[in-house]
Amino acid sequence: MDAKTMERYAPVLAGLPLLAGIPEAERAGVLRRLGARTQRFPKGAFLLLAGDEARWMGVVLEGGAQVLREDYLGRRSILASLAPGDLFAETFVLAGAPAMPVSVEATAPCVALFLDYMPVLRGTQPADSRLLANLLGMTARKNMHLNERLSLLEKRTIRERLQAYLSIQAQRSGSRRFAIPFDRQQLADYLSVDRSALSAELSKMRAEGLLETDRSAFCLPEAPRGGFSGGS
Amino acid sequence: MDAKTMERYAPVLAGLPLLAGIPEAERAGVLRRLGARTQRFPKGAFLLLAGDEARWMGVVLEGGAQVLREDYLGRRSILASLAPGDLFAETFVLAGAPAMPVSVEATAPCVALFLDYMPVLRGTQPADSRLLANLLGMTARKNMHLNERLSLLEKRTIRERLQAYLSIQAQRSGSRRFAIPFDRQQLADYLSVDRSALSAELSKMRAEGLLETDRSAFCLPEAPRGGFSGGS
DNA sequence: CGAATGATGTTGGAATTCCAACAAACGAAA
DNA sequence: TTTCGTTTGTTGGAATTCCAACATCATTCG
Repeated sequence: MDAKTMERYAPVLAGLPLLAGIPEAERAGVLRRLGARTQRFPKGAFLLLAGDEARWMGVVLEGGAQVLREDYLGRRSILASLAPGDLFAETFVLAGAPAMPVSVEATAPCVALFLDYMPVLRGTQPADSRLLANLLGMTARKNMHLNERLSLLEKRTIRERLQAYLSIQAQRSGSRRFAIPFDRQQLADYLSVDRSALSAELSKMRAEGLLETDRSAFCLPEAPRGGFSGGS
Repeated sequence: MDAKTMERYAPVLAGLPLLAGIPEAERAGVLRRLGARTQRFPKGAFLLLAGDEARWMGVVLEGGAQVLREDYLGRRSILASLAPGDLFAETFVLAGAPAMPVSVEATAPCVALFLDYMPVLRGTQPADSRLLANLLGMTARKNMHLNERLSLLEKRTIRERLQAYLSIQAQRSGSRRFAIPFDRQQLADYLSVDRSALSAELSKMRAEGLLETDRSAFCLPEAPRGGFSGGS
């Protein structure tokens, strides 16, 4: 990655969690060590193809792309959308997958930065352990989020998913009153249910005194039934 | 962790993915550097309490435990069961969580090993980058699994979940014929659906020629409809 | 202010799932 | 072989969700 390119994408690079804690002066050297190379793709081109060797992880520098998986008959499903600054394919590289199980396609003319994980793994440079720690933190946080959503989608009814979700948000905010970062449609997507059914369920729960809502603001009752704490 | 304890739990320690690639001779030193301490818990005791500082990760050496989360009213739900050799709480430590969001309770008299992540983070020793790489690989693999299951639970119908699951298994095995590692009840739990409804759906799909089954052996048709590949 | 737009709530019927109970097939042990 | 226990399949009704269409409310912008 040459100096001109680095300068051009300095804002994106500066914001990369991957490089957090690495002094700006060292970044060029670090990137060089990672075999960093940029590549430009026209819309519709593949930054990565399922079946490719799982060695290079990527960063979108410009434009946009989406991660997609094709089933064994070739039907596509989109797993994620990528914007500048987003890291992709890192999970498979870090997991030591034999091959990429997904493809990444440019949804707009786009520039991607590819990084080789191998040199970091050997860990001979001081910056390496910082990189490893950054990757580890990012992966672990993603892990927490995935786990959290999974615990919601395991529930079978809209009400259970809602109660679990709201309970977590209440705990996180430390109060019975809190705001969620979603509108109704986004919340429905997050809980993987129908929006109108979600609204209806919210109304029912409101009628039962299980919660109060005002747009994205929620309030849970101190105790939904007049019971004792710690009851069965 | 003293020599006697290390000897006693040698079989468990030898199998720890966390310590993979670290010569046996160095392990004692590594564990010492991690501030390793063992602790014995009677059944019902808490190895870890929600709200605790997220600093120590744990390994079950003996007995058993379960990870549980309490909602804001104190209702419990079990997130995982732990057997000897299992690592716990590492995600929250690695993610830098401000506090543990879960508790861990002994389901039987149990011995746990606690490790401090801080010294590894500083990464001043050669073994540290190996530990980081091991943790990274483990976390990334868990990530892949979580992602995979999440992609199934996002589907709204039993049939869609089944098709997505079977498609992945077919791809993984590289053949239209393959065996799954679950019986029907386990598969239903994995897909988070009712077992009998799952069986019924399998029957329907069998009748439609979408698959053949024999216990855990499955066979998908080369093309479910006589269409062309790459059709819309 | 009024219109347009978008978010949220409501409704009814179709489709799907759950649940419980039972039947059939299979495998292991007597 | 017979018996027992487990796994898998089947069924019907209750409960839930989906889906599409529409009503209501808030916000923005002309």
